[in-house]
Amino acid sequence: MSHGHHQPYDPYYQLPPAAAAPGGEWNSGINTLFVSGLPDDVKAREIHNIFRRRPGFDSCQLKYTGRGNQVVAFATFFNHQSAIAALHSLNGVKFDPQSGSTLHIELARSNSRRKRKPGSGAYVVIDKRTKKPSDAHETSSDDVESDPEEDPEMNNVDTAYQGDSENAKSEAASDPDNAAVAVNIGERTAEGGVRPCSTLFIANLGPNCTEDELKQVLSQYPGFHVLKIRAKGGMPVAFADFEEIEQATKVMENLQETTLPSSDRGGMHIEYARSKMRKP
DNA sequence: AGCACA
Repeated sequence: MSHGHHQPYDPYYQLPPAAAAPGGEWNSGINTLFVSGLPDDVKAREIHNIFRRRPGFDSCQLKYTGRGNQVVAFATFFNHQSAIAALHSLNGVKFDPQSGSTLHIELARSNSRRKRKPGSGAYVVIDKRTKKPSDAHETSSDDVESDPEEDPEMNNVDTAYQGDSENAKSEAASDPDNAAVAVNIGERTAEGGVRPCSTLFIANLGPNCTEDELKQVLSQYPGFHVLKIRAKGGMPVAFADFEEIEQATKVMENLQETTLPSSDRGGMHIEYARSKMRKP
């Protein structure tokens, strides 16, 4: 921390975007996602199946808010960047082709207070609805948390509804634009190696990506040091080294799944490298 | 999914 982010002698250096980063989530240790846009007959198991394959996934919970039949969910990850990656790849995904309902995912306002009980279920149902005799069986699919601390998200639900009532109210039935979204729920956005490292591994670059192009992008971020591109089996991969793990983490968050001009495929897949780049 | 350089 003695050197801050002083500009090195880098011909590609442009400007420090620390306060004006694209997507600017400079804010968080939030590792929980808030999910709305769910059909009212969604099951906790379905939520779990959406998130369970995401790297860094911890647990999720389905919540009947008590506002009409609206149901929301929270998905908790082991770290912020995993949550971000899952958010980017699942937000806007069509959840039910029949009804046209589309997932709306945002960072939760606060982390889920529920601590993962190892061995206990990976998902949970919280029912705040006033019981009706007709649909009393919905919440019994698995483990129901009886912990009185289970419910910090009610804040989140309330604020989400206040701040974005149109979003949270009933987009499943009322938004005609939902029909345009057609993304495969089974896709994945890897962060893979979960252990933090100040070197990043960057894949899914596309065959025409050049070292210069990628360096232009990376050198906008504080702490960027060295980039190396290496072709393996025709597909280039890159290693980008930063001064600090935190700086690498922010770059991963900001550039995850973003698509370079040279790309002929999806966005970049960025993970922590398995080992730090050797000293220059 | 695909992780090298010493």
